[in-house]
Amino acid sequence: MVSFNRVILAGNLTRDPELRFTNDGVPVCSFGLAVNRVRSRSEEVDFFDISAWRELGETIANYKKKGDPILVEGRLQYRTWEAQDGSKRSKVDITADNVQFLGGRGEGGEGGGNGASGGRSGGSGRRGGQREDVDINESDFEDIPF
Amino acid sequence: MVSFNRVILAGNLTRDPELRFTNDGVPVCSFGLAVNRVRSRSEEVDFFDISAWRELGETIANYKKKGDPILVEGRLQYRTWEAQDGSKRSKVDITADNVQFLGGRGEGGEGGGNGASGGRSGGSGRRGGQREDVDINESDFEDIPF
Amino acid sequence: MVSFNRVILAGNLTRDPELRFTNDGVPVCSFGLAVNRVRSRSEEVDFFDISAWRELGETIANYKKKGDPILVEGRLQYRTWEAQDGSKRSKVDITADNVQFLGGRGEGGEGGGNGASGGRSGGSGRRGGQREDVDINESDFEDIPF
Amino acid sequence: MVSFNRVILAGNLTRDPELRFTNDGVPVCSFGLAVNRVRSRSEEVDFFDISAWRELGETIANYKKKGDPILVEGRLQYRTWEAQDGSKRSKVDITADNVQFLGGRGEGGEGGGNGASGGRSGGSGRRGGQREDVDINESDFEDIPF
DNA sequence: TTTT
DNA sequence: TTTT
Repeated sequence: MVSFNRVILAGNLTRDPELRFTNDGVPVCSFGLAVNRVRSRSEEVDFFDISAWRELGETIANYKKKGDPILVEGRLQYRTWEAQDGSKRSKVDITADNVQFLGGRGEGGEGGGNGASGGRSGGSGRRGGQREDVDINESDFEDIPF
Repeated sequence: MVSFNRVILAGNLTRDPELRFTNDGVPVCSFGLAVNRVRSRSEEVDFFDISAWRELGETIANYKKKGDPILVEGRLQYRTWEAQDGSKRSKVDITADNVQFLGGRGEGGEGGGNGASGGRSGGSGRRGGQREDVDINESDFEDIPF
Repeated sequence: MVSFNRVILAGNLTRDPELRFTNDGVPVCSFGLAVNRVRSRSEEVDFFDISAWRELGETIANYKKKGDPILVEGRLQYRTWEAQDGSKRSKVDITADNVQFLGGRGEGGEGGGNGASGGRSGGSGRRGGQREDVDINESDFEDIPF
Repeated sequence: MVSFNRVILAGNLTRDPELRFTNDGVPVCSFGLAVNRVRSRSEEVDFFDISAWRELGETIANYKKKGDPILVEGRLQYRTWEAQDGSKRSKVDITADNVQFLGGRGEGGEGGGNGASGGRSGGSGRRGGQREDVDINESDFEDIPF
């Protein structure tokens, strides 16, 4: 039973990261990543959905915003759900294990480092993102489950 | 404009690889990969769609079959299409750059090595897979675009 | 300050894994890995030194032996020391974060899975390797520092 | 015979890249990479030697200099040679397959992209590096072979 | 739609 | 010092 699953992506956030919480209070940060294809003709950008949990997620939500460059190491996740019309749907997204802030636009990578740093769940001092301090409940997920 | 996209997966083929040809005669091999999650409770398998082009695709089609273990190195691909009902759909799959045959079930990895070897497009001597020797045309892709 | 360090190797153990303990009793497993070059003329094998700590190291020492195929995910480590003659020396080796047992030679990958499983430090039931149950002290490292 | 060898590193050049040529005129670019350890106490930087061939090597030599941040994808290479005193020596370094320029210090990643772009072997218009336009011969390698 |  |  062989098993290995590793992804490494670098690109730019397509939207401000969104921080939500499970019913148990565990933070989950979601964001989109645009990765430009190199040496490609046809379509030229790939878009992915990324989730980061706990401190790593909080750090991203606290320091990153739409457009920022980021390096993501994680694993591919296959998810299934039932659509509104009862049909089965599935998608592949990425769960981040580790993240590197790439200092774009003259920021020089400050605040960078990786998810181990930061992770304060208090809301002060942050520069971007979009945070919801109230817990979310299951019904929030009904239509757009991920 | 940072840009990096690398995936490495090991798992088992969920179906015999299927070899098709573009109108220009370029071989494309498609197969499914099941990757079991390690240290996981909830759902325990991730399923992915993989494409391999040219010699690499032919080698896989010639030597691999449903259930075989394989190591795939490639890149994530985001694809969009319009569903039957006119709605927009998208998916993420993998384009393989490189493959390692992992000798499972006592086969000892024979025929293994990597995609550079092999690639005969003649159909003799193969052990698995499911090959279509006629070219496919665009209409074949209408309903199941990838 | 960008920083990323990830290595993924698959090959065969060049010797039985050796399990030692730091003075604090932390297990460290060392082994050599031979990775055959694909598509290469000149020299055809690369040899690396790998270390695995704690449960991961114990699992390897308990289940793997010379010749066994293995997949190693880890990071490159640069180390320096002073040689017998006082000259400065350095080397690059790998610290494993994660390991997959690749079932070679008809073993079918049993006992496989990854380092999270296993890790019993008791010596019963093991099949290979070479274990030292006494703690090692600093002087053991004088000549062969890693 | 399983075989896989992949490394991904991000760090900063420790010296200006050096471009040399084999007797056959093939360009080889050598540079050092410093990768800071994250979450580490003891020693805090790893140092590696990287080689990049042909256009990729020329692009690096043409656009990068000491201190610049870079992402390197490649494979580990084990090399052996005989030291001055007749003793056997070996080292592990990296051969780059692909490189991403990480726009540090406000440069914003211009000139970036990857090795496919660029690669002019003419010496005009470059910004850094240190180029030798004369071929090197074997004797140059006698003492410091890599 | 799903592999060991 | 070296594995299949």
